[in-house]
Amino acid sequence: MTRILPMENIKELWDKIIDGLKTKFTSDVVDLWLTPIELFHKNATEFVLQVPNKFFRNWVEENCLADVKNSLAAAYGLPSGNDVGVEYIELQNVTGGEMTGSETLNAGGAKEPVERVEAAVTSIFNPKLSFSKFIVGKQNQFAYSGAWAVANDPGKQYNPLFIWGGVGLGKTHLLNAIGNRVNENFPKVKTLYVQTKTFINDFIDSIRFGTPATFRNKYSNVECLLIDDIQFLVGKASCQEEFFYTFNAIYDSKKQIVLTSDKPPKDIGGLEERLISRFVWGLVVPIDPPDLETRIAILRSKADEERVYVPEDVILYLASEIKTNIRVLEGALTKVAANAALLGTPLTVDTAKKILQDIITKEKETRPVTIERIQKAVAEHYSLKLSDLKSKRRTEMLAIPRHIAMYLSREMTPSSHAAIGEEFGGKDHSTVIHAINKIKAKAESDPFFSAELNKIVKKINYE
DNA sequence: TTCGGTTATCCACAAGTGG
DNA sequence: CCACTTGTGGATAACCGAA
Repeated sequence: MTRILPMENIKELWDKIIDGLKTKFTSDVVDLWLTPIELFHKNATEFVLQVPNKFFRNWVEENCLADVKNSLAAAYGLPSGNDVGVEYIELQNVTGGEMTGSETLNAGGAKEPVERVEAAVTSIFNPKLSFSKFIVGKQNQFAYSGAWAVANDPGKQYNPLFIWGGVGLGKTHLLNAIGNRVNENFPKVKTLYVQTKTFINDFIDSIRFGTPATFRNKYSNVECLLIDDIQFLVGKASCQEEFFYTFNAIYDSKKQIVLTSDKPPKDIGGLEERLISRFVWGLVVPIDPPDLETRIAILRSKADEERVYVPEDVILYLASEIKTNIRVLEGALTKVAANAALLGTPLTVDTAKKILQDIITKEKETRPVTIERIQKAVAEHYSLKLSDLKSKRRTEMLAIPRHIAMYLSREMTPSSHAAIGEEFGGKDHSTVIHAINKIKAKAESDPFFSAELNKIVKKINYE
């Protein structure tokens, strides 16, 4: 019986195989076709290659399958490459039909199907947010793979899994996909999905009603905790303390934790060092905004799902106009399609243009102003670096813009003084108050300064 | 460079707020 | 009631201009 290699080793093995192939192909080719692929172990003589789509599979089969098999045979002491079996998982079905990935992978050697006893599941997940509905591109490939691995082997490989990226890029989708998958694979595992805000409220309630036991029972006994938007813990010391406790309880009992945030761990200011260091124990994966091809794929999939026909040029137009937020992208498609159906007019780029205008302006209006955006605008206005605003230096050149940014953060966002101070390199809340008073007084007495402030506000709102 | 005034910052503490 | 928020006064050291 050959032992299945642990994850790290099989990864290393794949890296080695890739290295070996660098003598045969240029490094560009290797980067393009081979690095996105992951190798899994099925059993003693069979392996699974997880490829982004069928093109990768074809390429491997045509160009280097024999080499891969030989290397695997050598690594596992088999007589020849012919003794090695290789299967594929295609993460994305590029022909546009239904996805196959999630059905085929039971390959990581995960588990036998468990009979469905009454599942002690605490969260119900949105069935629409499954892995098969998640469009994989190279910007979210790592996040997808990480989530996939976790969902099939919770608590083992990547713990905690930390997914970060901007708004509307699919973090919540992945959390739900993990939840769905875990519920499906391991019905007995207690999974819990919570927003960080819910966690905070629960904690405060538990203090108010004097029921810490109930609180800890809810959280510490979870076997797969999926917690969304962890950045909301910033500036809430006792909540962090409690989360630290919860985290350790779950982690120590080898249960899975998955976190999401809008920033990578090290950039979340105002979070205790010990929390951050724990977040990076496992796997930290980014989700970047999708590129054009991926956006097109997303729109096609959405059109399929909604069973509407959308002409290629309209899809291309939408995909090239809306770049950063997948939710908005899908919303635009739905709206355009619904509008055309309602009016009985054909779906054209022109009608799409008209409707999109609406969405874009609305998006701008409703887009919340963040401290970060204010900082960026102020920094740009005074030709400073973002780090200058957060530094400890106090020269007038830095201090005044810093005060302005603090003042505007107070005016334009609902943040508390403490939270603002945190965003400026961990300043004290009274420092923020001081800054606000300073700027207020100056703005009242100096109309030129006041005009300058208005200019900056415009800049913030415009961008 | 040094020196004294200014002030950005942190800290301790108190009072207010909300669920 | 407790955590969070806001506000106040004081200490300190970084800054700044003048000598």
